[in-house]
Amino acid sequence: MTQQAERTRRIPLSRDRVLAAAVALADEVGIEALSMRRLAQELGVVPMALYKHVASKEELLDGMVDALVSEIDPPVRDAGWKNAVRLRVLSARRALLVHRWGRQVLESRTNKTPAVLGYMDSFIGMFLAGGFSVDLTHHVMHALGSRMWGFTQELFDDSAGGSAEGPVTLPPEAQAAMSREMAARYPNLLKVATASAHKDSVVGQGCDDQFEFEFALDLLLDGFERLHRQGWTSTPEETPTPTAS
Amino acid sequence: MTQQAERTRRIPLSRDRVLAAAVALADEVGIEALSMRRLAQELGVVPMALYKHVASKEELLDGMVDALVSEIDPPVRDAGWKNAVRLRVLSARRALLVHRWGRQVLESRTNKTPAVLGYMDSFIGMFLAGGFSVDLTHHVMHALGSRMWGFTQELFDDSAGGSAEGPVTLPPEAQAAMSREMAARYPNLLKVATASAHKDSVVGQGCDDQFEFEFALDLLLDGFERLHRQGWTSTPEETPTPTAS
DNA sequence: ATTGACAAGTGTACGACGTACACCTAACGT
DNA sequence: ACGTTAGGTGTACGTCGTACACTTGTCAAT
Repeated sequence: MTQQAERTRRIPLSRDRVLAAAVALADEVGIEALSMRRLAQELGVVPMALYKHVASKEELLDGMVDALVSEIDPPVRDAGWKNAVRLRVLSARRALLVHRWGRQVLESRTNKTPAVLGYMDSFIGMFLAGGFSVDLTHHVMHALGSRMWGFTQELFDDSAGGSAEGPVTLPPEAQAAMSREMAARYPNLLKVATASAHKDSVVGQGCDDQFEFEFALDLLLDGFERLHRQGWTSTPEETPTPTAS
Repeated sequence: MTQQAERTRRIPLSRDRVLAAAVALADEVGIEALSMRRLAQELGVVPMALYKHVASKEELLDGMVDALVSEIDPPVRDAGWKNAVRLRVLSARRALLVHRWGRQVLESRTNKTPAVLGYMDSFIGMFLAGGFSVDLTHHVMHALGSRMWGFTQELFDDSAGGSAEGPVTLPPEAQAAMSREMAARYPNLLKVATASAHKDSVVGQGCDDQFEFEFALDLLLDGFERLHRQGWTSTPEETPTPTAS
């Protein structure tokens, strides 16, 4: 009976269970609060037990990235390169919006896991299948950069408003004073910040991140299309002069 | 005499001296090896002494970013928005190539310091001065993203070759086997990786990062120019359909 | 049934890290 | 001469990743 009871309440750990728990925990409490100790606790186990299933925290993070990548849809078939790329990037973005730690972790990873390489390979494949030259594909992949994962460096995180200043909220007069400060010191920043604030279709705060993302993505894709159509082969006017200094 | 001697060999610390030392140390040993303890040691001082000049490590990093930003050239006057933006971005990039920790630290910072805000403000100013609408400027800034700082997410860090595998170097047969593995599993990736390897103008390894950066930058700038010329006002065909799901 | 190998989980411990807090000390305005 | 105070010290706490030696629980071969 003790055996039975213990067996029911303690399913043995496994790499997959550890990774799943890590993903869930990071989703819930954020990546900066994900420690081996905390994760072990969540699994009802002593910290060192995890090391029987993952070699190190680095490997844990790699595994989490793999889990994330596996949630990205495969390329849509017979949709044309542009649509295929577009849909895939947006699928990746959806995965990243669910797992908000993804951006940071993806950025930090330097060792590419097979899953990551596989994604990149198949991504490249979309361009080649679309008739892009190997060279143009190469450049185009660089131009996409992290956008291929569905994210970009967020420039206007929460800034430019000055609402949440840590745990303490400033008194209203201080806020007003700060706004005046800002207006005086950063007039241009203020212009674009306030302009984007009172758009109609905006739900939450400053600006519609999804719109901005798709705007830039489409701008790039259109550029790619133009280069491709004119049969790109490193024409002089497209080649930037490599600045020596 | 003791006073004199001590005075000469111990110039009192100051915020600027701390920041300068931090920058120098990070340049030398890398950002991940920059700890308050190590920095204090470098300055011949006990760790806690630093906290008399810097509130926390976070603030130290902010200060380092400020130092970095101050190395970026101011906008060139009367050169047209496109050239002004281009030159400024490349100037930022040069600063980041000197301080290789810049990318990571800039990415991690969520609190924008006055220097950072100032840079952004003046950056925005270049577009507005070029006749861009506030709206278009806003989108364009998002599209640039981290490229405004002169960097992009590096996708092909060292990968795709499999040369340096940590401290241990693999025996040649193992490397060959791995290459064959790669070729079978990631044919597309291999194609673009090898193609970029035997370009003539390439100096170091896989591909010319500077070229790739400028390629993508110019692609974006050309896109901006086109939108600007046709008097962008959110025309329907440019507006991406916001995917609900 | 006994053994003994092996995988899974435990416990203790170490050396980093950031930093709170109390203390000392030397320079300076009064 | 004296109190204030800015700059530097020392000790200590809690957190982190993880090395290493250990118990335990399970199953195959005897």
